[in-house]
Amino acid sequence: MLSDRKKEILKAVVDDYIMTAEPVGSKAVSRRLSVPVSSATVRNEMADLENMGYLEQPHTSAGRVPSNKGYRLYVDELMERYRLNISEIDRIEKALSIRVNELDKLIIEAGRMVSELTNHPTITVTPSRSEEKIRRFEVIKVDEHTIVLVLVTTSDMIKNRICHLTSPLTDFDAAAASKALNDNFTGISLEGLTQEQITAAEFATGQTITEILIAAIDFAEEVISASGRRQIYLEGAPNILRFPEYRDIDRAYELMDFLSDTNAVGELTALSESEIEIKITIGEENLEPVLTDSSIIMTSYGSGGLIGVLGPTRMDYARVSARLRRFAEGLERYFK
Amino acid sequence: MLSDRKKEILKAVVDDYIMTAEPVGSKAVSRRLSVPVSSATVRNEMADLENMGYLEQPHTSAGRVPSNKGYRLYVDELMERYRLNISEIDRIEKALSIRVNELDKLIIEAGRMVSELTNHPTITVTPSRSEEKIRRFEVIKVDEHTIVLVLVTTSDMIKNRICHLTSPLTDFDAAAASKALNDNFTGISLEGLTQEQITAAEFATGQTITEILIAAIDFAEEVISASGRRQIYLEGAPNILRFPEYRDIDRAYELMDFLSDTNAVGELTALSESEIEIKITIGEENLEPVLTDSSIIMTSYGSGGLIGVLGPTRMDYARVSARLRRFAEGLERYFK
DNA sequence: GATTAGCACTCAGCAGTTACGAGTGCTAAT
DNA sequence: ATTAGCACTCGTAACTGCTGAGTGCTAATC
Repeated sequence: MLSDRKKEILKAVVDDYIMTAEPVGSKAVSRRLSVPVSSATVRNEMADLENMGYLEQPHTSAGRVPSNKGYRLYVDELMERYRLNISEIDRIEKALSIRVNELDKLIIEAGRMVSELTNHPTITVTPSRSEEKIRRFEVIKVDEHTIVLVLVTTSDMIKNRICHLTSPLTDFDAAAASKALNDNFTGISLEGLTQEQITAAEFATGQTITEILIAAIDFAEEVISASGRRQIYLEGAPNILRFPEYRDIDRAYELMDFLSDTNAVGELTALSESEIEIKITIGEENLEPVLTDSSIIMTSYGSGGLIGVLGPTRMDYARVSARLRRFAEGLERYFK
Repeated sequence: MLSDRKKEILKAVVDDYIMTAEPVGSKAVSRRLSVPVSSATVRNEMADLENMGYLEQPHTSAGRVPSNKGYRLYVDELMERYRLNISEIDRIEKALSIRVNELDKLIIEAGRMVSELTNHPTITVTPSRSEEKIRRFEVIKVDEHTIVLVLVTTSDMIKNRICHLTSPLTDFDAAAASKALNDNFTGISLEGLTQEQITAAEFATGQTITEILIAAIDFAEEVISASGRRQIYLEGAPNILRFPEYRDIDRAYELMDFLSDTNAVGELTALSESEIEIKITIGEENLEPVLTDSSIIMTSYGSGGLIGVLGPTRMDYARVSARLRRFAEGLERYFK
């Protein structure tokens, strides 16, 4: 267990380092402490903290830098909760006031806002829709050879597809197909819509309108797989170039390249359990090798949606997480 | 008018510089020429070319670098048409074999492919749909208080919106609303759908189902404005970090930041007339200040869609434009 | 008149040197 | 336990000189 003074010193080092990105010396720390203490004392304490693994020294004649273990303690215990000021709250509220209809567009927009709000690259993940059910499955006849399939789910997601038919279609057929689809699929969860059920439904109709049904089933399958696949978006990627830790182009490239591969990012976020308030992963806690000197602050919205920002381990955890939390709370309003 | 030898020298300089990114000296050029000539002669010629504005010297004791005027001439007259080899063609064909249903997703995917094919950031712009007409406008009753509006256009674009009604709805009402919508809007071009027509249509029905119609009109308006607004996507942005000209982080940041602002990029592409084969803008030809040392190679697909890549003025015009052209030709197949 | 060998000149880049200073660990005094 | 003092470390920045690629010019050659 760390003494209070050690904690205060650690906090001072992290706070300072977050601001300056320069190794922090004993003198600078001693100036910051609540009880006045000489730099020599601080030096001893800092040497201790280094032995305990909370601090690191880039080289002998430099100040100290927090280790990931140090950041972890800072985040868990030391960090002051950042209080948003009025202009920040204002900005967030303004950002939230925009209305977007499509879910995906909304999430993209949200990501953009967060990246602007925090000046960090932002990753957003749409909620997984696996527990949804089919509410309505309709055939619209556009002309003799063209139909539109419309699928509505219990949470108001709508998907559609246009199909060109080889044989001409009567209004009656269209209505019959609609009825068949609704009869067979309504109330079925997207996840539960197995291959067996699909083929069963297909044969159950025993009609000449099977062409429509086949198309409909194909369409339903696609919707299912798409709804299982959560969409992942990245916004504000250029922000990483503003951090001195990514002055090294090769590292910056590596990271950006990784981030723009949404599949890879997806695996990353897969593990984040939903319904978290704020989850911070620091350095190697992100198992992904390219992220070992980055941190991620992530929170959830809606049910199972994720929104998070990425930065160097030296990021301003308090401020960024405060802004992110506030934004996510506001976003929550959209989802009820 | 430039002598043939001057042209050959200019071409050699550009070719060499494109490969190496290093200023090209007279010796290197003389080695490349078809008729053997001493470096001294080349030196004289290069001094001429510099006076004429085709070449530039970063500093006295360095080789020469093409000016934008030099690139222009190179692109217009000197550049050899790059012949794609089999593996490249193969790669492009493979990329093109993927099927995507939604137009926007397709274009995003196309952008991703081109950025992978060329190793350049790629900008894609969806075709403008202003000349489209409404083909079908349907109301689907989901439950007593919920409808889905579905709008189908002549080029098979489908848009929908879910609406929650305050008053309960009968099947009969839904059918009547559908009819009213189809009667009034079918065949009307999206662009031509003016406010006047909209309100006229609204009153023409004189029904209690106005709630639906109001929602439908609002929806139609949104579709109109959205279809006028062409979507712009950026893929492969990290690629710019691979060019030595963007080793300077600040420049790289500036450029990336500009590129991720799709509105700004939109203004840029607005001027590109459609139905071009390949259009190359070099350096200051891009009026946008941040792009003064970048070039863009752009081509069109579909009707009015654009796809282009961005790079330093020192980009490999021949190879990149060959790949882009080939890809765009393949993409064309999707649009008929 | 065009070409070229030869030569003096320029200058970015690199390596080596030095000086500086921020920061350390240790010791001995308080 | 704290701290003043001090020798030590080492990255950084500034200066130096050197090297070599590349130039422009001149005078000889074709």
